[in-house]
Amino acid sequence: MVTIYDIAKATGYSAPTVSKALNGAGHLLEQTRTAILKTAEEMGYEPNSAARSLATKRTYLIGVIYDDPSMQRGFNHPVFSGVLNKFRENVEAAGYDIIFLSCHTKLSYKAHASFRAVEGVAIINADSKFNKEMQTLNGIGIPCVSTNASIPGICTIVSDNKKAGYKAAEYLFSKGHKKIGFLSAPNDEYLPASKERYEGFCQYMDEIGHPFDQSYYQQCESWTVPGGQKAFEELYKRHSDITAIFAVSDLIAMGVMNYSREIGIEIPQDLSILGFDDDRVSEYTTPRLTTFRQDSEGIATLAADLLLQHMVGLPIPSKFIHLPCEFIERDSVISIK
Amino acid sequence: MVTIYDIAKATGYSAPTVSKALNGAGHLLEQTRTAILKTAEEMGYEPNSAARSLATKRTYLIGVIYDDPSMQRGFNHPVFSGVLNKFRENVEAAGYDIIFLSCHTKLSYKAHASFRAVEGVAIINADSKFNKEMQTLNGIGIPCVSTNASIPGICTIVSDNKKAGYKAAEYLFSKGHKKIGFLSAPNDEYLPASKERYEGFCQYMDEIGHPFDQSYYQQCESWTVPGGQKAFEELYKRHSDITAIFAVSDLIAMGVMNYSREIGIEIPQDLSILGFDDDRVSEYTTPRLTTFRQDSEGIATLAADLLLQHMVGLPIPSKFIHLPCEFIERDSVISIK
DNA sequence: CTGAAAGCGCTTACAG
DNA sequence: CTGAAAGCGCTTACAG
Repeated sequence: MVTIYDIAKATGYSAPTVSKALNGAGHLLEQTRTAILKTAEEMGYEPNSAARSLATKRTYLIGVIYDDPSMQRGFNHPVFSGVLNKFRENVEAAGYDIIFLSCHTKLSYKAHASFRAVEGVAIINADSKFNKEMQTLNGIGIPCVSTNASIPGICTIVSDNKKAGYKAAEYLFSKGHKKIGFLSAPNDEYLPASKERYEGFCQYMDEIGHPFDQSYYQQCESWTVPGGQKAFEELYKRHSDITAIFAVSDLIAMGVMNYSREIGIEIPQDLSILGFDDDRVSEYTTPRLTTFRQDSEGIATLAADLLLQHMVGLPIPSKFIHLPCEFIERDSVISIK
Repeated sequence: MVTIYDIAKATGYSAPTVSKALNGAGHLLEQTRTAILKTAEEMGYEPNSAARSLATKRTYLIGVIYDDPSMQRGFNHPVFSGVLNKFRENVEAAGYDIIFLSCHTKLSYKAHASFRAVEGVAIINADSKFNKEMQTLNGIGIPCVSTNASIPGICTIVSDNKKAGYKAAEYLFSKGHKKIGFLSAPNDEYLPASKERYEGFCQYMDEIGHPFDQSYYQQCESWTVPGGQKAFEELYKRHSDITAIFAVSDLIAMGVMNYSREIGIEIPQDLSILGFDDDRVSEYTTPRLTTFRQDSEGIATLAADLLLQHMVGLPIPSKFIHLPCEFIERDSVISIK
């Protein structure tokens, strides 16, 4: 390993001067700078981040919480994998690296964050099992943003789920549907997406004087295809007269499609389905799924920008920021007017 | 921030003694150790990894290359997202954190690896655009493994694609198919999966004296649904008498299903389809897709074990290690005998 | 414009 | 069993 002292010796300058040349800091003679840079290059010098961090108290590290519990599929998540991807791209462009914060028996998120001295943390996909852990993240003086879990005091950038839920109901009604089933995900105090979609949905129905009948609500055990399949089976037992379903995720919607096929319900002729997420294959199901696309890139970019901003001391909101979903009209909902 | 000197002052011991107590090293009186630990706890001491790294020359960091080019979906990859997930789990259990190595204009993989002083690197999902970069990883004296790109001298843990390809042909023939289309992915010298599947496929056909007719081969532009759709369209123009398709990925297979539906080919009645990967939704397509499941957890675990082993100086193979794929028989292939 | 000195927080021999 | 000294590689005031 070659250090700045080696370069100092080789060029005849002192270590601080080499440091300045390398960092483009201070005022050096142009010839001094170029001579040092040239020698550094020749000797294959690479800075040592640990030494630099120790001296500057900067690590250029951002801690990311990504534990994907609901699908138990890790990074293979229809929405948050995209958020993570774009988030990484953004912070790397600003010179940061991400490091995953984990939460084992011997380490808390907080301890991990402080051990690695991350300069900021982003909750990209949280396991609500670790909620207590996450609470501790707030108030430790380290800038934080979230793209899913809602932690008091932390800026959370999410889709405008309520508005999308409202739009879902509006759309289904505009197509003549009145007996609409709502398939929600497991309720979670800290992961409000599903609940917010439900609230928007109900709001529209209230507004048009046709309040949602609770018996048309069914909660899935998980955000998965089998979760949707099973829930729809339950719901269908109660209401075989349903003409449309709003599912809070495309995977759940696919579960509905499967059960429908199994028992001979034709989609969309007998039953319309509206999903959420625009999964990687939703464009290719039969029928092609009408759904809402979450702006995962927009969420990620805003989260990165805000975090970076907060990290240089600028204030950011401590509440929610809602980004619009894009409605993607395809073939799984028909008009029955 | 509280340092070991603060603890030293508080307890009356010296910094080295505090260090030893904290690290459980050397011989200390039990009462000394407990007193120090207690004070550290009370004062909320957290070690500083930069300082420790500088002193010990250990970072407990593993560099991961994950750039997912083929799908342009980042972490949302049917196979490698799972590998990444399990890999992370394994190395974290061993006390390491992962950090993504990137390759911008101003930074090479190698420079990034050495800047962060990673103790090992894992190529989980490589962009062959950066092949030249990756070549430089070998021979820099840092242990390395790969779970997809094949770099000379680096241990690569992958599915036994050739055997699976062989099995695919064998299975299709056993069901009476003779006119079989092969849908490959883009060829890539460093990403041999698709080619290996093809080789195994051809080998079986050679062995039974029915060599594969090249005109039944069609290459997709990408590992995606539209890639498969378009390629099948081409192939079908040449051979409308095909009775079965082997697609090198489930997404490609779904492309075939789509185009089939579009032009009225019924699956599996008119056309059988065999896929690869067991995508998250393949169990739920109509018909349910018969496919090969790659053992992404096994690959990840072995890659982590080997890398960790290599990092403590133990030798590991410098060639390929092949893990078997699991054949998942579902409903998309029928017997036409 | 350049350098001597000190320090970042921790650990490693080496004494005692 | 405990501690004084030195060092890891870099940077930051401060002189000159």
